[in-house]
Amino acid sequence: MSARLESRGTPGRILDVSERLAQTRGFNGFSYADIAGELDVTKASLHYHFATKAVLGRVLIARYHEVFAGLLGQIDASTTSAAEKLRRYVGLYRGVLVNDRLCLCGMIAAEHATLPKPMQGEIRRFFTANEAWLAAVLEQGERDGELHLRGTSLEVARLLLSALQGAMLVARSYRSVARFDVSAKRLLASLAAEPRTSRGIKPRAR
Amino acid sequence: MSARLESRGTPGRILDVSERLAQTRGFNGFSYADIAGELDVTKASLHYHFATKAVLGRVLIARYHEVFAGLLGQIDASTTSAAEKLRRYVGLYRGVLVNDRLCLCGMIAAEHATLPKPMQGEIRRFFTANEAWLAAVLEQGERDGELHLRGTSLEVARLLLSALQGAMLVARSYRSVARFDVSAKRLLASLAAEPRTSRGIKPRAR
DNA sequence: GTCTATAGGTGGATAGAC
DNA sequence: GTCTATCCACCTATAGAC
Repeated sequence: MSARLESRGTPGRILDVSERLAQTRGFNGFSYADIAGELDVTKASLHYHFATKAVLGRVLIARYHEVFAGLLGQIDASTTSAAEKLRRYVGLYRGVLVNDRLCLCGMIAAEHATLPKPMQGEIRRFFTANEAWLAAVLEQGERDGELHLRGTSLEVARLLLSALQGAMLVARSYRSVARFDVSAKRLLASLAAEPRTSRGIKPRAR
Repeated sequence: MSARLESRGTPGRILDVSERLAQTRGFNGFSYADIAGELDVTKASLHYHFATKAVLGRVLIARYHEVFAGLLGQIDASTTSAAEKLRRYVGLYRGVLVNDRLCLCGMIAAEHATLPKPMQGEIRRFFTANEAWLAAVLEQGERDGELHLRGTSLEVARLLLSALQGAMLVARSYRSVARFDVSAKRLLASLAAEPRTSRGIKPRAR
């Protein structure tokens, strides 16, 4: 997430700036004027590419979701251990937080009541997709004897997603990535198959 | 939290309305005009009681913190079991969520970057106070053999606070209190000294 | 595709009468 | 303490020239 290159083309650059502003200030916390100022174009020009802010918001979430899904695919493709997948998943969130951002969808979820209906639906889709991916990883981990779930995979996945979103929210208030790290570590540790290792998940196979 | 009576007096009523609006729409999601409309007074009248919105925000958080601290005091005074204290703490959050609100400070934390500095500090104070209360309860629970922490009490307290904030955030996107309940239940279960799930036997190292 | 110019609305905030 | 009236900055959005 943090390593993604800058987009080329005007629409892509508009989305890049909007995304950063939305993740730091919220969807209602930035304006077309803010984007225009950063890109040295006029507000009218922005309206040519994204007719209304509601449209911009929907495209923003759709692209975010798409990119995120791609990253999860990369994790799946290059990682075998479920515990390691989870660590890399946490790493994605961490990469967002170190840039003083929140997850786009976590941030926008806070503004839920003020959003156009289509955006609300897109956010749920993002959450649901994340929960499904996490649930699959958790099930794999349990099958492999690497993880021990104390509930259904979906329940644990939902707790995991919620807890990470909350950990980012609170940690950012303190400007402390360390706070996030500690909470994330405890979360993963609670899923480890061997309760005696309080330091983290089972060491990865080398 | 959910059972608190309406305040008397104009300043109190202004704060009541502002609090609800801030918890549902965010601090940047409501205006003096919104408050004025609900209370049938003019914007000018609001400015008499709270000169600027920044002042209103600070008083809002201060009052919220005060009331919340009072509720924690009530829990301490009327509950002996640490596990039961935690359940009642979770109940406070639940009571907020069923009214389609988020914790005032969780909500405002999302808007962190757009807030006046004094408000940012007040939010951290609220979080820190919650963490301290939780840590004390957790320590009591471990002493009593009721809870088993897999980390320092402060670390676990921080995870607990973050996870509950996140659980509210996500659950509200789905308008589903059940989602919150499940996550909260799993969280508390992970702290129980003896897991009494249907799986029965304490997990052992393989 | 990008610009200038502007419409029409709402934001927080103030002056001064009552 | 509450009102009317107003200021000015900013918001989203559009019309029309280039």
